[in-house]
Amino acid sequence: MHVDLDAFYAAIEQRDHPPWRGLPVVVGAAPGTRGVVATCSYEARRYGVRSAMPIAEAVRRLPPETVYLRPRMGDYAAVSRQVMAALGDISPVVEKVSIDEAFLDLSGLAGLIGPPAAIGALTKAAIRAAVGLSASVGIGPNRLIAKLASEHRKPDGLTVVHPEQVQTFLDPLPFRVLRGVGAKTSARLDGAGVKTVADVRRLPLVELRRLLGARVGAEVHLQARGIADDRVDPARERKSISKETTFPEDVADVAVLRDAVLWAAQEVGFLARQEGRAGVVVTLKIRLRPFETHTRSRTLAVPTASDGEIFRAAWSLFDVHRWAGRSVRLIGVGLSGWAGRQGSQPDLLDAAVEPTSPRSRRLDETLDAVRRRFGDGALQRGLRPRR
DNA sequence: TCTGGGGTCCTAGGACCC
DNA sequence: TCTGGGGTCCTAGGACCC
Repeated sequence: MHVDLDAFYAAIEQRDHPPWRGLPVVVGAAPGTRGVVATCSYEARRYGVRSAMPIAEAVRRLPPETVYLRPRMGDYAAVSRQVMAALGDISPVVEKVSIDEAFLDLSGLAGLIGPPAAIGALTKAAIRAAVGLSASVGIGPNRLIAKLASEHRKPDGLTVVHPEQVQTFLDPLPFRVLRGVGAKTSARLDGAGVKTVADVRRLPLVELRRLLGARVGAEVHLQARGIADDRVDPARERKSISKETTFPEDVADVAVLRDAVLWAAQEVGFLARQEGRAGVVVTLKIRLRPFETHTRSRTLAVPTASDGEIFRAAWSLFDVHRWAGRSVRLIGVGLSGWAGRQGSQPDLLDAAVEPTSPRSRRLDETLDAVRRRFGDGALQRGLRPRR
């Protein structure tokens, strides 16, 4: 089952501010700046406004009574936690995929609650009771079908697609709804005269792979037949932390860029420490005029969550020769490559001084990986890289 | 129209190792 | 003098998603 809160940010604002109900509400960048719409209410969508649309374009389309708001992420995250807690009462296996979306594994729940439609109705009622918001729910035999089912009727929808209905459900949909089919892939399929999922299904696999590449071609071929991953993993962890800013106006002053990198490094370090993570890969991202994006990354010998170390690594990646003096639109810093599985250096060292104690296979594999990467004596020496 | 910020996953070449 | 095969890591870029 896939659960998707309707116009999440805008719906929270309308819930909390009754005068805004019934009006177009846009949450995102301030009008007059270079930024985009994050979410807008259904009243605003009637004017063709969508997520990711430049705010200037939204202002052009929307009437004067429109309410423009900056996001209150802390509040939205709190509402998200309440929603996820309510979902946890429906199924023990919940995978949060974003602030306003989750997959639930319904295996074994029919006997406890009832048929899929009853589980879906109960879920919507539970969310409404917990936070006073509407959600669209889709139920299907795998993640793809559940997600497409939740998109099928919005807002406040509930769609159940049984296994034997999958192909009938899929065939008439525009191919663009398939996961991983974005602007580039769409353009190629358009060129081949493809319009619907049924059209995709009529193309031979070899042709799809020639058109889209081996990987994407194979993936689209399977999805068009309703074949997709059906696992729900509640333990998925984030793999990177990053912070970036787009300047109000392009910046060429290296001192200003350095300050921005320092700020981003501090934010990333703070979040990493808050989550108890330390990473070895530091990435500097830069976007130049006109919208030319580069990344540079560096792998450290020892995992870090230190603002200073993150900053020094990030700033050392600033390519003075290529970028100094050029107009910079955006700059940011990322941290990834967590140490081991649980990221716990003390565990590794404990294990190293007590080699005969029973250990999990997981930890053994981690230790082996550390030895392979850093050399046999690394655990004693303190993780200095091999030459 | 002129493009945010936070992410994930994939590809591909070169280094390096066995 | 010519020259392997496989595997993994590192790095940069790109497509895509919410």
